[in-house]
Amino acid sequence: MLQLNTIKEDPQRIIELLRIKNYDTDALVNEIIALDIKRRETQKVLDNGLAEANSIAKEIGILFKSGKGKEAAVLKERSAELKKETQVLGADLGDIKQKLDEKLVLLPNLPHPDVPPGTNEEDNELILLKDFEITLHDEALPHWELAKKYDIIDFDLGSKVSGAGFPFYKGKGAGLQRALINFFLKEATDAGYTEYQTPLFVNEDSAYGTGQLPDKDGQMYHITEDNFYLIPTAEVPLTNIYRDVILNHQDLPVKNAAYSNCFRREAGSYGKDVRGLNRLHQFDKVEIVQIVHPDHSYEVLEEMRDYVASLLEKLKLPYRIVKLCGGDLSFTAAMTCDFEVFSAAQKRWLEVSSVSNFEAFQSNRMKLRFRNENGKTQLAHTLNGSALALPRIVAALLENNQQTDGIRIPEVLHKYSGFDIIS
RNA sequence: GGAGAAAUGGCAGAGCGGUCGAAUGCGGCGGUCUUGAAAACCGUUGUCCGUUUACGCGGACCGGGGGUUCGAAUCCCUCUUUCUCCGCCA
Repeated sequence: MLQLNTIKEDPQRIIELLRIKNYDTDALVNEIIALDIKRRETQKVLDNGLAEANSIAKEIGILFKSGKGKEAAVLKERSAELKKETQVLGADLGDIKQKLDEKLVLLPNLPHPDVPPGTNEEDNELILLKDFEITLHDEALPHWELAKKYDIIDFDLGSKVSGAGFPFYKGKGAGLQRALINFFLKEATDAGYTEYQTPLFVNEDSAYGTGQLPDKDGQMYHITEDNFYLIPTAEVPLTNIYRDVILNHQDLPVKNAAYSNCFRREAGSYGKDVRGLNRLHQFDKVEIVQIVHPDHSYEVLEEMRDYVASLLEKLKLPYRIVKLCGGDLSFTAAMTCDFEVFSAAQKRWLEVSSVSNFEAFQSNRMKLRFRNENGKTQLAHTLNGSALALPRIVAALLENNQQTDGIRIPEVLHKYSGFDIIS
């Protein structure tokens, strides 16, 4: 959520910046400004009424004590009037505030000035291409065929027991999952992140806090009976730890990591995009989150980017990093870098990580603040990144490392997997 | 799932319906003392909104929401959470 002051300072700038993200917010911004003016006017009148009521109540108390009941009765009348007025005004103010909030949450985050212009992924800016030599033999297969051949992932069984997009991992397939999770967590904790195991269901406030609601309603599984949302990423619980919290500046940066299952409805996805592991309703991911001083958030974004890159280096996967253009940026992000690995048999780049700086957008929603060097409270900046999402890593590992005698497991994983080949 | 108790400032813990934004202790911060530190003593110590160039002033907040009253941290209703006992259970 953008801060009201930012919007008020220069509404036209907001509207123009959001055009970069392909949002037309002209009407919305004007509504917000009008509502804010109304809010302040209403509050002024209400506060005056309440102030008078307060002083009258005090006077009545004094009159009663000195036995002047008649005079008190006169004041009581005035007080009753005031009560009626302030009740109406209070209700109005409540309505206005609610409307204002409803409008404010519809406004996306502003893109950072360094975000490249553009409307879709074609316009994203390539910032690093790291190729590794991959030579596949003649009978090389896409990962969904490999999964069947070596009996390590069963998509059909998943469909039977749950539905499409819920695979079973089996034998060394399950072992590889576990190895990757442990590898990612070990790397994260070595890099100074505190490991968490979080709830997989969150309440509505949390879903709002990180910005999944109201923007991505419909992408999350919703348990209506208890009003829980299944987390689409550990970012949600991991960041909401600090909802309504005021940290000390010495506590920053906060670096947290969590492995979790992630659940996404992925409504409206079809075709080759969803083949095999390319897109699932349930998948595994290690997520890293940082809460930092606003002065450093872009340095931290780079730090996190380097960290994610180091994981892909260690796994010896060909990857590229792209900086998302305005049109491809998510609702909540100010800047995002996507990581894609090359999956050699399907000859596709697959997104495996997204590292974003949300600046104060999430913090403002969550009231996540810190006490700065001058003792003033200030919104913190939040960042997060996948480190990493498993399914597409697995897809690329299987496809790129297949040889005639089986699939080689990257060396860094051996101590976690206990095997070095799937055959 | 059933029965009971509770929820107050960073923490602990008071609070007859009327100067209670809230005693007291601890912690934090500033100072005196000290070569330095500790102890002792003095002072200070919440968040948000509105208004103001500023000092300040006004308002809201004692788990959330609603009600009674001229007036609620204090009374009533409701929700949530925590604790104790019983039941069930990986």
